[in-house]
Order: sequence, then structure tokens, then C-alpha cells
Amino acid sequence: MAPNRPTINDVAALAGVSKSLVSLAMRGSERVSPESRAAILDAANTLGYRPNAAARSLADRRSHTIGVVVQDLLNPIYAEIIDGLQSEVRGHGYHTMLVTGNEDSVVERGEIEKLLEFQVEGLMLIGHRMPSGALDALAGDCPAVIISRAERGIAGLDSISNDDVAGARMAVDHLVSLGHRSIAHVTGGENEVAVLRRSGYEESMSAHGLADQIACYDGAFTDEGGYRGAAAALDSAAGHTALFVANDLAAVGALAAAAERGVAVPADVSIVGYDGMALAGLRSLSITTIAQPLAQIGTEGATLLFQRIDDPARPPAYIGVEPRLIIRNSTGPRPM
Amino acid sequence: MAPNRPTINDVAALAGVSKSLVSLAMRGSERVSPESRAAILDAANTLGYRPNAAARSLADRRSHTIGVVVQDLLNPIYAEIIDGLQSEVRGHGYHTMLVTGNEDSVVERGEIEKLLEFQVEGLMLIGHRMPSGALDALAGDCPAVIISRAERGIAGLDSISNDDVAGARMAVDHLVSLGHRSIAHVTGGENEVAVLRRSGYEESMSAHGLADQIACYDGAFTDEGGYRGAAAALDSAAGHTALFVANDLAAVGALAAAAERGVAVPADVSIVGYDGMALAGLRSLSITTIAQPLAQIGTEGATLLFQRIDDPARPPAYIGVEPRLIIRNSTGPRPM
DNA sequence: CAGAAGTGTTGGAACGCTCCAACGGAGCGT
DNA sequence: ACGCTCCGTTGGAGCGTTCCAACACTTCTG
Repeated sequence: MAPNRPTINDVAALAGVSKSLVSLAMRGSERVSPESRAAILDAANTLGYRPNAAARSLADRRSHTIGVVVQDLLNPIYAEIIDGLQSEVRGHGYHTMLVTGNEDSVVERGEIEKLLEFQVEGLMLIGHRMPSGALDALAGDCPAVIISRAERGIAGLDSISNDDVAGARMAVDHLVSLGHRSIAHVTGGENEVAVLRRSGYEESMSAHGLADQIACYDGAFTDEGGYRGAAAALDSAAGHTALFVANDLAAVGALAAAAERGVAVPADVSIVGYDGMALAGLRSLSITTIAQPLAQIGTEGATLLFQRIDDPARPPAYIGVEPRLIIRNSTGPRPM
Repeated sequence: MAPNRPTINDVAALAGVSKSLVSLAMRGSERVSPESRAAILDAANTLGYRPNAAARSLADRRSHTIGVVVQDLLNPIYAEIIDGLQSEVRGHGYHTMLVTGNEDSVVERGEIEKLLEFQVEGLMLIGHRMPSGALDALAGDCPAVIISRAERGIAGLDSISNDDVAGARMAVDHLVSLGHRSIAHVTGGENEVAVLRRSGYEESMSAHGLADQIACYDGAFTDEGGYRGAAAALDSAAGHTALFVANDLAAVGALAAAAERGVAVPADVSIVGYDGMALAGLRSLSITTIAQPLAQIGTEGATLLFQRIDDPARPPAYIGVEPRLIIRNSTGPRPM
């Protein structure tokens, strides 16, 4: 570690110009003569000069940084969203600061606070845990977008998500089209998204005249939760021939519950998941799923944010993206 | 967004004290009278004051931030490492800035540069792509630790990794103890880690007097790569009864290749992966693997970094962590 | 050939904070 | 009463940038 990092003044001295000119040259201004530019770049190079971002952001009062809060890196779908988002952000010449909320709203709150101290120019919350009152306040402090959760009508706050209700309906429709009638739902718990998917399931069942077949089993958005819910469904006397599971991770657990009971998938029971995580497509899983366009959610979320940064006063926007049925090997015709 | 964020001066004015005192109070100094403290906290609160991190880091020349560069968020093992790392870093009162290299050394280089401009006090590289010459230079600029890759003897640079050679040996030993002799290896490509695992495989085969059984099939650290390599192995005339696959993701692909061919696992063929990603433990995969202590790698890596920050001149340290065999349902006795 | 217009360059102020030397007043011992 | 120390407090300098008004030159315009 160099004893003292070179500053713009050191470069100026070595190049024999003023610091102002160095500043201009470093930012590629037009109005620097070729000779000066060359001398400056040279000097910067030999000194190993690197502009101090803190000083810069203090001086021009822009951090060129946006903050991203993700609930839990371990869920692969978030990683896929972030991938899309990062490249978009980079494209706008911004830098991202990524922090995790650790599924704990106190930690999350603290991390957001930190990001604001860093003067991030925008905030993206992916799968947040904030009560909507707090969201309100936050939106007042900093442009923000909520990703993968619809949040309409809060001033200064945009959001983007897929239509979970419609997606759930697609899952049921698919199963019905294969001849299934006794279609159970393994839920994702009490959270907002899980509730939407559940009501899509119920709606679609009713629409198909299968209201009397509606059966929900408690699960969660985890392998374990899916296993539990599916086990209960399969052990029941109802004779379900299909399971719509709240997300892909849980569907993996459901697969296991079936395997353990000697229930063949899809010969005896069909299984549909939700999210479209890349993993569900792995050959040995091959789970039929309702896929969200994850990368697209990331990039469009970023776009939304930049629009708001440009015009903080614009009315709150919401983008709905289309979920899409991907048929793989976990679903098949209803057994005779 | 407030038109103008309140500064320390605004707080000072409202509380009727000097900005210096506010500064002290905000940092919880002992030498502020209770009355002043109360007045200041009050004022800060009503104004919604939030210290400006850029100004702070400029003034005291410490950013209290460390930079983390991860190759690819999509590989779940990195997420697990980061989880451990983050909490350790938070515990030291530091903040992390996480960026991805996108498996592209140019992007990686640029992101690192950005982090250095932000004056990060330390750098952690997880699964980096840098040529070691560049590492050298980097270590001169900023305390750094290399995670999950051994990098010994570069001044100013620490590293932590598991012993890939020993781990690979454990995999082979396990298979041999189950009676297997024709044990093939699906490689992870040409990268450093893959090469180590391969040589562990070869060593152990030789040690067991199975040098003539050594058979490597080209793969990669991906589902697809594992599928390809395993397919080649299974289609060969060699009659392999066991496969040691370079990592867990690839092992998932291998599982699929087996399933497609009607080869039962583990009845006909045993499969061992590497890494210990949580996913491999999911019930429907249940892959025997050589697990790295991922969270531990994260926390100890962070510890290493803080030690170096405290004493930049200390000799380069290397921590080797123990890989561990986890037996699941993808391995069994050699078929008759 | 004077004045205007442009070009490349400059020093100083400002950004919001922390650090430091120095302050006045209270309390102490002599 | 005196100097001392101690304590809470203060203004000013400084951190490394960017911005701005102003500069000295050239070159154009009428």
C-alpha cells in the first residue's frame, strides 16, 4: 500500500499544469489541448493516480451509485434478477452497491440506512420486508423501485413484478388441459406473493367448475416447505393427481416427497412449480413451471429507476411482466 | 426527495451548538454533556439528519468499507461464502460493497478499479480471473485476500481455500472403500481448481494401485459440462461403476445423463460431486459430495483481511480448510 | 486595426465532514 | 487570591474533488 495515495495535485505538479486542468482531462473534456492531455495522462499513469470517489461525490453531489437490497442471496432467482440489473446499471455509467437484508427487517433497515448515508442516487428493493408505511417514508428520501412485488400508488415509488394471480391460473389451466381434476395447491406461506398465487389457483379452479376440488396444503417457499406440503397432499385420501406448488424450490421438495412414497412423476402425479429458476430446468429435475422473465425484471427495474432519477416527480409507475408456462417432464396426462 | 439534505451545520444551528460538537455527539463521544447530547439528537431527529458518508470518508481518510468481487452470483456456492463473509464484516463495523466480475476479466478489472476509487480499505476476491501478475500489483495498492484459491507467497496477499487435491482423494477413497475399481473422472475444464481436483483423483487412483483404471472425460463446472462428460463416460466401453465429477453443479448434469440412459444411481453407477452446495443436499438430488466449509471460508477470509488491514506488512498468510465427505444417496456398493 | 469571439488555462470557493489547538469556566489545592 | 487542571465546547484548517468566474492569448470580423 503506497504510503500516500497520489492526488490530483500531485498529478498537476508533475504535468506542470493546474489541478483544474487535470480534473478536466481526467473526465475527458473536449477543451483540453492534446499536448496537455498527453502530459496529464502520462503523469497520472506514472504516479498510479486514481481519482478519489468520495471527494468527487462530495464535490459534485452525485455518487453515481445505486443501492440494491436483496433479501437473500441464497434464493437463486434473486441472483438471476441481479444479473440483469447489474448490466443495465453499468450501462448507465452507475455503480451498484449490493447488500443483503438477511431476511431480517432490522438488518434490512440498517443496511438501507447505510446506503442512504453513502448518498446512493437510487434504491432497488428485491423481495423486501419493509412495512408499507416505511416504504412511504423511504420513497420521500430517495428514488426507489420495488422489484418482484406490486406496490401501486405510493408517491415516488415504482414497482415491477409478474402477475402472480395470472401465473397461478396458467398453472392450473395447464393441468386441467391434461385432464386433471383433483389438483391440490401447496402454499408458500402467508407472505404477499404466496397469497396471490393461492388466490390465482382458487380462481382458476372455480372457473373450471372445480371449486369443490380446491385443496390447499401448508407449505413455504423452501425445499423443506414443499416437501411438507406435498407429503400431506399425497398422504391424504383425496387422491390428487396433480400438485401446483408455490415456487420452484418447494417443487423440488415436492418431487422428493413423491419419490419417497413411490409415487411416479408425472405418471402418477403431475407437479408444477413457479418462478422459472434456472435450476428447475436442470435435466435431473426438469420441473414444469411458470417462469418469470427474471433477467428482464432486473433490467426493466433498473430502467424504471433511472427514469425516476431523471424526473423524481413523475407519477408512480408499475410494470407488469408476463409469466410464461414452461412444460418439462414433471407434468403429464392424468392417469387412468 | 428533500430539496436539500440537512447537514451537520443545520443540526448545529437548530441545537444551538457548534458543528464540532454535533460531530462528536453523532459518533457517541463521552465528552459531550448529557444536555447537549439530548438537544443534538433531538435536532438531528426532527431534521432527518443523516451523516454524509462521502464527506466523512474524505475527512478521516477511511471508508469503513471493504470490497467484495465475486465471479458469478449464479453459482450457489459463492452466495454461501458471501453469507458468512458479510456477517463477519458487519461485525467489525465495516460495510461491504459487492460487485460481480461476470466471468469476464475486463469487467472484473474495471469493477476492482471502481472499488479502489471508492477507497475500500480491503478487497476480497472470490473465484477471481486475474492473472497473477495483476494480483501482485493489486496487493501493492490495497490489502486483499483471495478466497477459494490458494495463492501463496505474494507479498501483501493472503488466501484461503480448501485442499482440492486432498478432497479429490477423499472422493476416490470413498468409492474404493465401496468396492469400486473402474472410477472415471469428469473434469472441470482447464482452470486452476479443476486441475487440482484432477490431480488428486489421479494420485489417489495410483495410490490404490488403480493407475491403469484412470480415465478422465472432459467436462466443465456446469450442469451441461457434467452432462457431457458423464455421457461420454457412460457410453464408453470401459464399464465404469463410479464417477467422480468435478463439482456439484456438474454432478447434477451427470445424474441426468445416467437417468437418460436408464442407468440407476447408485445401483448401477455411483456419483460423487464436489463443493457441498446446499442444493446438492436437496432430497431429490441427494448427491454424495466433498463439502467445503463454505460459510467458514467466508468468515475466516474476512478475519484474514482484517488482520492484514491492521498490519499491512505482515507476511502473506494462507489458511487451508478441510474438505469433508458427505455421504448421500448417489453412492453405493459396487454392483456385482 | 480596434473590438468581439473563441480557446485553453487558472486560482479560489465550495462540498460536509473530522481533527486539532485553544478557549472560558468550574473546581481544586496552596 | 493565585495558578492548575479538567471539562465541555469552539472555530478554523484540511481532506480531494468539481465548479465557476476570470484570465491571457489567438483568431476572426467589419
